[in-house]
Amino acid sequence: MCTHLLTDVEDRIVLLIDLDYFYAQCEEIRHPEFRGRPVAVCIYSGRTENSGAVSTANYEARRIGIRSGIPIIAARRMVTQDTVFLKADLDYYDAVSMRVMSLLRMFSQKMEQASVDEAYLELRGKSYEEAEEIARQIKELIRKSEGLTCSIGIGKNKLIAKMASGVNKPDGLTVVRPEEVDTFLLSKKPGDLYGVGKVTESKLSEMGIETIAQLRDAPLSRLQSVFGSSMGLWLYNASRGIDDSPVEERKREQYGRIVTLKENTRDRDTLIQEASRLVPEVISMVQEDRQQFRTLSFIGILEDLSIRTKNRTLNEPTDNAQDVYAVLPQLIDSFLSEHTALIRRIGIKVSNLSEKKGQKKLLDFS
DNA sequence: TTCATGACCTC
DNA sequence: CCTTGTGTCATGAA
Repeated sequence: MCTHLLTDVEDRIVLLIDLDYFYAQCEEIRHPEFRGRPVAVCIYSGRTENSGAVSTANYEARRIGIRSGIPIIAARRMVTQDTVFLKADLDYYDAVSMRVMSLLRMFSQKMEQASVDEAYLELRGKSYEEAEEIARQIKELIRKSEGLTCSIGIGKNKLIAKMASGVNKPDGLTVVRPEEVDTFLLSKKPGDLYGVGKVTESKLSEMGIETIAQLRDAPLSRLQSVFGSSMGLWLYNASRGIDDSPVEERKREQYGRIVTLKENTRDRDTLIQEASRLVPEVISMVQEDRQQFRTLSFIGILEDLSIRTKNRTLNEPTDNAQDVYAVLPQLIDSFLSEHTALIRRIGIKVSNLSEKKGQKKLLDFS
């Protein structure tokens, strides 16, 4: 049963606004001299000179094979003379993002920021023509105020809006009206469904499902027995263009930070020292948001890149670093006793959040 | 409820 | 050969 059908699904229109090649576009704005040249924004791990990955590439860079996620060293082999490699400046991109998001809020009270460069807007009581006009205004406003281009998808739900936004990139605007959903989806492959990744796609392929039409032919019961009840139902619905998930601002449920170690190790003192450096960064984010947490996790990424975790849930919520420093060595010790491989990256994460009562509030009759 | 793992996301 | 970083959701076991 659907739990959130308080709304008339028929009359909503969803827009997905996606800022194009966001990090790289931000860099083009403060460095206009880079426009027209391949730009790769990178996250350096600090292991060796060129270790790390490309975070975002502009279209010129993509044209020569430099894409998100590839190792910097691999990208270096593809360069043309005018290619630019930049270190990601996340604070700067965050600041730009926040300004854009506040612009978007002017167009609807119902908004969901999906990531640093994406947001859903829900419109009600509007035609698709009117929605398209609003999308044009949004594009113009973002271009005028920040100099950024974006791609917008419009559809009857988040799934369709998101997939529509990908059709005309960059600087695109794509409307998929309800009567066009079937044609639109049938022109796609299962792997194009937002939420179907490599693993699911190849599992489907093994089942002989290579098209959306074939996915529709699969009985719900079969999908659920293979993919689990939730994912199975989701696939069943998504292949039909059905997605009831609401557009709503969601609260953060965890705060974490991960780093790559200078070299693979399982030396206890090194791990404690490196993990401890992350504590203040995570704690300050938590405190800024006036949150408390009960669960602390130590994350280790082993040399084979597999991810392992150790958690501890406290009896009482806390927001202070001392409690973390007290538990961290225990988590690390049990981690080391359970895993024998060398560790490549480590992180910490806090979750099980609750709001900390603000002292400013003198009266609370809730 | 807690813990551990895995899939997915996208820059 | 090389593979950053952050967060959400789901599942299965204890």
